Amino acid sequence: MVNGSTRIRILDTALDLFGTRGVGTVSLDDIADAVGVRKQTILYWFKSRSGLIDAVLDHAADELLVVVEAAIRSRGDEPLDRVDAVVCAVFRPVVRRPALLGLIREVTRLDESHINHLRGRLSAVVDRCVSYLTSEMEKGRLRTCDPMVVAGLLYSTVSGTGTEPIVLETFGWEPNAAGLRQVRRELRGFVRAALQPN
Amino acid sequence: MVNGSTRIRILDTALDLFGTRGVGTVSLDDIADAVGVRKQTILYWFKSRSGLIDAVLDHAADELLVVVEAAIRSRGDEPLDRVDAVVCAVFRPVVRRPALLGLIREVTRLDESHINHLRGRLSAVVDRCVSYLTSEMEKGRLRTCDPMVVAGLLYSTVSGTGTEPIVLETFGWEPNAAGLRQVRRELRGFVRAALQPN
DNA sequence: TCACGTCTCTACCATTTGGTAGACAAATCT
DNA sequence: AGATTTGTCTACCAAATGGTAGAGACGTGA
Repeated sequence: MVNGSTRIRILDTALDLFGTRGVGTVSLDDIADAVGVRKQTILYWFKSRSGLIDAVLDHAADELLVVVEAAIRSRGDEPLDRVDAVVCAVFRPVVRRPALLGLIREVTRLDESHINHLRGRLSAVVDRCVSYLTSEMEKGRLRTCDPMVVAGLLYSTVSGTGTEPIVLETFGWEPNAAGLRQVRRELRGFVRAALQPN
Repeated sequence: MVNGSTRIRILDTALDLFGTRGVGTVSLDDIADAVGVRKQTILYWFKSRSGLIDAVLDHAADELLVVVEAAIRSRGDEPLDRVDAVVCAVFRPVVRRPALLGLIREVTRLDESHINHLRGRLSAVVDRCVSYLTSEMEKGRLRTCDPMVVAGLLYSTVSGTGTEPIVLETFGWEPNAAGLRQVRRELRGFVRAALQPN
């Protein structure tokens, strides 16, 4: 009845593969092989490939929302600290689960229906972030700028850092634990400097 | 003999399709249809799909290098202005040829050989950017930080802005000419604030 | 025990994929 | 003119793809 085990293993595996190799280039057979099951088992648990994609997007959104929500609620009144906490929160999956942001980034390649599906799941958090930035800018505690666009820029910066290690390697970055910490440190400094009130 | 016309039409079309829809999800037939030619004609001009990909990466690198080189040479001694010029230069393809940065971003999804191919083409410009940042930081005319990582961050930010319009729409951005100008203005302000010496 | 729902499997199928072989026309060279 | 090279085509092919049909193993409740 509620044997979530197989279903969840499929979701997890699909998330990893979709996120690292791109949704379009991963076949049901690839996923099935990685899970250790037959393709038809996947089609038993999910109506179709498209249905699987939506379910994986949900799965990813869940994982991301938990992390971000926790960071948003984090202690401290100083907005730069708070933004910093969210940046760190979003950066954490970069280390633990690189596929997560990679998958979110894939949304550009998907068709309208999947895009809207994901958008619906993320819009609440996005709205909270934007309105928080707005209010802090009005109080003069963050550099005044267009909060919507800057929220998008923040996302792009963090996401790009996490999802394009290869590009960063081209820039001379060493892809190890120390390098990751270095990247995170610079990322935080970069964001902090960009939002500091003038 | 040197009938570049068909070859170049294939390259251009493939660049657009690869960049917007992702390399893995575009078939030779898709490209052939868009060019108005048969798949076998593509395989006449390019040894294989893989060969086509490399050629398209070269094509993209060429296009990007021209733009960036021009901006790097741009007038003015003030480093913030110079970085600003490069940011604007890289942002221009976002409007004129959205597929260009989209393709560069695809590199994460490709296999080692293609990655190295592209890296080889871009490393010269990257080196120049990094060493320029380094020298200006040493002179105290830019905020002191790790130049390699920050160069990567700059790239991620600009690239993300250009290649993830859908994400920015989620953040409430309007995808029209005025919206684009607004994004570019905020982007420049963001980068400027992040690099200002303290 | 028997019926039923759950879960994974084997066996197919139509379509699409990257790629080969070679025909054919036009241009170019000798 | 005859031979050769260049460029595009039609005709295939083997492999992989998403998906359907249905068999069989397993447990659970009546």
